[in-house]
Amino acid sequence: MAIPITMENISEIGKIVRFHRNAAGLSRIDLADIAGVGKTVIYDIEHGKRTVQLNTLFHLLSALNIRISFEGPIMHQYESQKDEKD
Amino acid sequence: MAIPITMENISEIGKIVRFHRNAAGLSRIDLADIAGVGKTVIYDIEHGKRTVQLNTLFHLLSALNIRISFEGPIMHQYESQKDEKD
DNA sequence: CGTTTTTTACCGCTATGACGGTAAAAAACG
DNA sequence: CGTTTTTTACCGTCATAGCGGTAAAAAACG
Repeated sequence: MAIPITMENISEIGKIVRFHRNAAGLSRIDLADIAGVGKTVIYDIEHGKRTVQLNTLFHLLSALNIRISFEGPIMHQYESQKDEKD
Repeated sequence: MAIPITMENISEIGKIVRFHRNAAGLSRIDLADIAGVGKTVIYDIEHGKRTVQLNTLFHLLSALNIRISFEGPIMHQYESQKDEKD
């Protein structure tokens, strides 16, 4: 089960965070402490903020055991190019 | 082909952006104009900046035809809960 | 290879994201 | 239900992300 996030539904991230936080039985302060971020930014994200910083979001998602991946038509070219040595 | 991004390899995003930009034959200014962001933030991202804002990154990824998705052990619970009406 | 054109690297400035503090609201008791 | 405890909502402040301008470097010519 992977949920695609597009430009239009960025605010879905907030719903995902809230759901996972509640499922884990955590208050915003709990999660903030675990993730090492401020409580305010969790409030902001859960309310659909689009301007969160990437590292902040990653701290949260990591604490909630959510993983991110990038996909695209030429991503395999990137991958194979990475392995090239010399 | 999906590339997982974790906290430790956030800077991989910069490499992905640069590869896609070059593959499209775009300068930073070209891409900046297309994506509707400043050229500086592209430079920053390609140099591994971890504090980019989410909407800025999404503008770039969208212009480069890269998609993002979230995964996790209880994501299906979230999905089915979303469909519940009444 | 000197000149022109394009691209990249880096600067200072300004708008704003992340923060802790606190009031308001909601939940959990006896 | 009145009281205590927990959670959420919303401020004011400060550090900094994103911006355009420009110098430095690289590429593309004749």
